[in-house]
Amino acid sequence: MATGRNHRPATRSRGIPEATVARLPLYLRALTALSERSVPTVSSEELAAAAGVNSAKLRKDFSYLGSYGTRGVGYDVEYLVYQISRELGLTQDWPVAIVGIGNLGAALANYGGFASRGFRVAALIDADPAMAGTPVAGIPVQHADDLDRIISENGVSIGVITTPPGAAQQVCDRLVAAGVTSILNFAPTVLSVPDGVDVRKVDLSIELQILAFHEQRKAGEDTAADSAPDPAAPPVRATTTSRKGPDGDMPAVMPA
Amino acid sequence: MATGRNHRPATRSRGIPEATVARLPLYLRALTALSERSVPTVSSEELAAAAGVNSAKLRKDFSYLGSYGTRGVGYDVEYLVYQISRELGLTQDWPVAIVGIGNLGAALANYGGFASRGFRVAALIDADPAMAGTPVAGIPVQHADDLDRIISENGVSIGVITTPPGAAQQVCDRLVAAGVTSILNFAPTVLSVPDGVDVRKVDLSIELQILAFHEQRKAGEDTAADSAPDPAAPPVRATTTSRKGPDGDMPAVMPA
DNA sequence: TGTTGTGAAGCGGTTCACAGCA
DNA sequence: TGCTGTGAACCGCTTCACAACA
Repeated sequence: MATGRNHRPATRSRGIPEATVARLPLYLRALTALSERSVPTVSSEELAAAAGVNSAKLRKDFSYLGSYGTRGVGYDVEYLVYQISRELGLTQDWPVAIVGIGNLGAALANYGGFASRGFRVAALIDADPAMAGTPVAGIPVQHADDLDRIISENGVSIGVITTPPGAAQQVCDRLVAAGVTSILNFAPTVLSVPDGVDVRKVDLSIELQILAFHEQRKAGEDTAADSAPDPAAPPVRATTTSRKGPDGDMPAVMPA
Repeated sequence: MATGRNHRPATRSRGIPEATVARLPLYLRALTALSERSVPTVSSEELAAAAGVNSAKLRKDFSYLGSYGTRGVGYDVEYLVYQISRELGLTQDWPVAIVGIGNLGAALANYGGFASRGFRVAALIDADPAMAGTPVAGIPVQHADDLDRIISENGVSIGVITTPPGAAQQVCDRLVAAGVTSILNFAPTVLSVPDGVDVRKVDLSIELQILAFHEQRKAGEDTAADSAPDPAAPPVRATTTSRKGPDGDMPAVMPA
């Protein structure tokens, strides 16, 4: 999901569990940092600490890739960087198109970490004719009318959607029609796509709401064990029936 | 979350599974849309379709909150909007501070969906003195020196980190010291925090790498069953030992 | 009749604990 | 001796299938 996942069922891809795939980039980042410090080998314990996971999980993850460690010693950093990069498909270049060049789209276009590892911003696309030609992050914005051609000519297979929610599904459909088979969606919209197309979503609002849930619980622990009914007036249900809430419940008709 | 989660162990919070909590915002969004269209009731099937999940999962999720439906009829939209909002803690106001007002920080500050539901950008903080006072999205940027005071005065308990990776841990420490107990981290860094502090991370780079993994697999299916060794020269391992890769393996010493 | 609510089965992932090996 | 690799136990989530009931 970032985050939650609008994604294929969690079957294994060539024997590698989805959860493991999601952690490989984490390991890769930690290993890259070690590599830059010219550290030759690393133990599962050390690497796990750097990646923020526990060592048993890391070893299990690596075991799906093959036996790349040396017992009694650890893992060869450079070798592992290469193996994970290869497994993730980062030894090749991935041209990416960003559709919707508002604040967020522009921020992503300018994001440095983007290009650093296998990805390259090949095109910026927006529906506003006034933006056409204007360079953002050194890349000229092209008009959405040419979306199909732009995708084809650049061999784009990964699209990033940063449009307003109302436009997201339509943009998605056009991207898919043009040949895009992986989509990273920043719009707060549930996208429907044909089989064979992967969608991952990043949603700031959802992340905040999850944090708010836990935050509320923390606050509740300080006071009484059960939270008092909320002061805000709740809507009254259409039918007046007894309701069974776990706790902090309220009567069907709320007194003002 | 988005993606992968640097998070507390997946124990249940007041009986509500973490996976369910992560979906509640999705249901809430779909319900809000129905509410705006003045739809009075909705079945689990319909709502599930709108939220992009299956109906059995939705019913199970709702069962953790209580018995809020009516058999043979469905769920009262307004009532459910309120119950989920309350469960997520959105009936109260959450002041949020954004630290690091670069492209991304500014984009988030301008993001409309932010304020719409319970959250309010209470402060923008940056380490660059030149930015101090400059308004972004109508909110003046304040200097990081005053971070502690700003957090306290505004009662901020949720912090958003959009700094460069090198500054993220330090900013995190200062936020936590000032009383922040929930952090949304956009920096590609593993944050370490004391118990009781929640961290969620959003990482564009990780999401893209996961997509690339699957994209590579799709491409591989078209050609031969096993992927040919990558043309790029792999690093040679320090020790020359037989390696056991699942397939597409390469000899310890790669011929040019 | 139509839809919810939920035991129970199934499944994927995590953790444990130790055998295997440099 | 020390660290990896992994079977097995465990755990939480998903899915199934149907009883409960407005």
